[in-house]
Amino acid sequence: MKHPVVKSHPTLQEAETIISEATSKRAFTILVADCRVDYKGRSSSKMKWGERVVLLKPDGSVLIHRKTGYDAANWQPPGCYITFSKQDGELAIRADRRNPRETLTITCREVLFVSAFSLTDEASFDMLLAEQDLYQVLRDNPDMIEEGFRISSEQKGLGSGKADITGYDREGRYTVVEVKRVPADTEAVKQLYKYISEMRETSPEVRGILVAPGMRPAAKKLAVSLSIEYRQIDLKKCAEMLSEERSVGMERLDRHLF
Amino acid sequence: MKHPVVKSHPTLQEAETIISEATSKRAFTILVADCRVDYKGRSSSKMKWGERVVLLKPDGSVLIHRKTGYDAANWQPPGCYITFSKQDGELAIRADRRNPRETLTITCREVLFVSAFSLTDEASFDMLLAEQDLYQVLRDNPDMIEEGFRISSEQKGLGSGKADITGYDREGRYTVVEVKRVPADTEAVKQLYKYISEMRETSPEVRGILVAPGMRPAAKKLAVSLSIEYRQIDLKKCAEMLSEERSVGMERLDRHLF
DNA sequence: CACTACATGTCGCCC
DNA sequence: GGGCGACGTGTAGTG
Repeated sequence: MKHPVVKSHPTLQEAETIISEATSKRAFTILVADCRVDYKGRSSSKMKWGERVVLLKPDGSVLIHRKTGYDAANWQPPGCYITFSKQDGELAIRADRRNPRETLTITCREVLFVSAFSLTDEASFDMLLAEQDLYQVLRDNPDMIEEGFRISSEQKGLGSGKADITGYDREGRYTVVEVKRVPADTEAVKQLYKYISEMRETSPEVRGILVAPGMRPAAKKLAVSLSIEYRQIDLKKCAEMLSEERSVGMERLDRHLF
Repeated sequence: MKHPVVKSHPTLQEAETIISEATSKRAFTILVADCRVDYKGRSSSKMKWGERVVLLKPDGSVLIHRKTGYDAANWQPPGCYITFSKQDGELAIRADRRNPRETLTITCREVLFVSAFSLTDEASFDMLLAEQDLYQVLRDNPDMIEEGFRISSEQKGLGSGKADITGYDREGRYTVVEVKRVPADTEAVKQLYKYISEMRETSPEVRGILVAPGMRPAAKKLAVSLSIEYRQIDLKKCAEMLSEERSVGMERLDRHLF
């Protein structure tokens, strides 16, 4: 945390100085303020006076959090343009975005607390078990799709959208595989059906297999009626295989490098 | 802002005391800390050491924000159970959720700043131009759907899902109306098509009208091929009509009350 | 609990 | 920039 500034109960003038300097220096600013908020854009919203926590990030994103709730009450995504104005004993912070053109205005009548600083954080964010990771597991273990399965492509673009995996079963029949990391719902079934029905125009014997950790009852029924097959996968096992593969890969890399 | 506590560079012991007290008193806590984060649940993620901003809300939601980005790097939604532990010079904050069972662990090796307080904020959040609002405008001005249109139902449950609006056109033909507050995409067309195709089994002459501020090119094409009609609405005009209606309503209410 | 649809969804990818 | 799908999507309403 470099160049920290921390001030409780600043005057509006002090607050403006701190925030505008912090913003121009691309610092991270936390504000606790009695404010009202107006948003106009794709939708529009208003909040009367109340105490909220405002985050102004170096990338130009703005978040206004109330005392409860997972999501910000109002916000502006990264890249927006921030300006300040002061009048009638009120400090207004305005965040503008174009495309879509939207405006967020935070009007403060009292700043309870303000802090600004640079965060040191270069760590990577390592996510496991994204849909991408499942592809990798299946690529290295195509038998998990079906005994004797051969993968021929991944993310193959079709008429519209793309099939997760395509390949051939033991008997050489062309097969489209749709992978889900959450229990499959009817949407997943329909999505896969769209691909195989487009494909059946050229080759009628196409199979469709849904690979997922589970299946919602409604999806199961629909799948049966559309002749779409289902293969359950064990996410925990996938995670183990992945971390094994990756650590082996790392070891290899280590041996190579050192 | 009641009972504010603000402390820069607390020891881990001090930080734990402040945070655990704040949590038990259902205060809002802001933490800036050098921490690592582990998440395990539907997916799993890891972040190595770095400085982040952590929000612990009175309702049990947790947000970990990095220096950039609109969304939190890791989080836990409201209602989770928060516990603390300290060992080896590290303070661990753990947020557990059931259904799905998920765990978020924030391990701090240095707390750069901690603040806890109660926020006073009872203001309502007034949003205009939600889809609900458009229903109201159309209900009061059915001609905006089509000259001579009569609405018979809103949110009518069909086989699966529900139609936004159903009614009869000037010629008395049954019509399903799908309302969108954003430019309609292919999903919207398909959604409406699902309703009218279910309906056509009983009455074949059903019309489908998509009411939206615009239409994506792909959606337009699909709509034409499925004989789904489109009526553009002017959001700005809707907003004006709404605020007029509502302020008139308020005036009536005022006259009634005072 | 499952299904459905909304959201200022946001984000990333590819064309 | 549009189209499309993933997201730890979250959230609310309904049966």
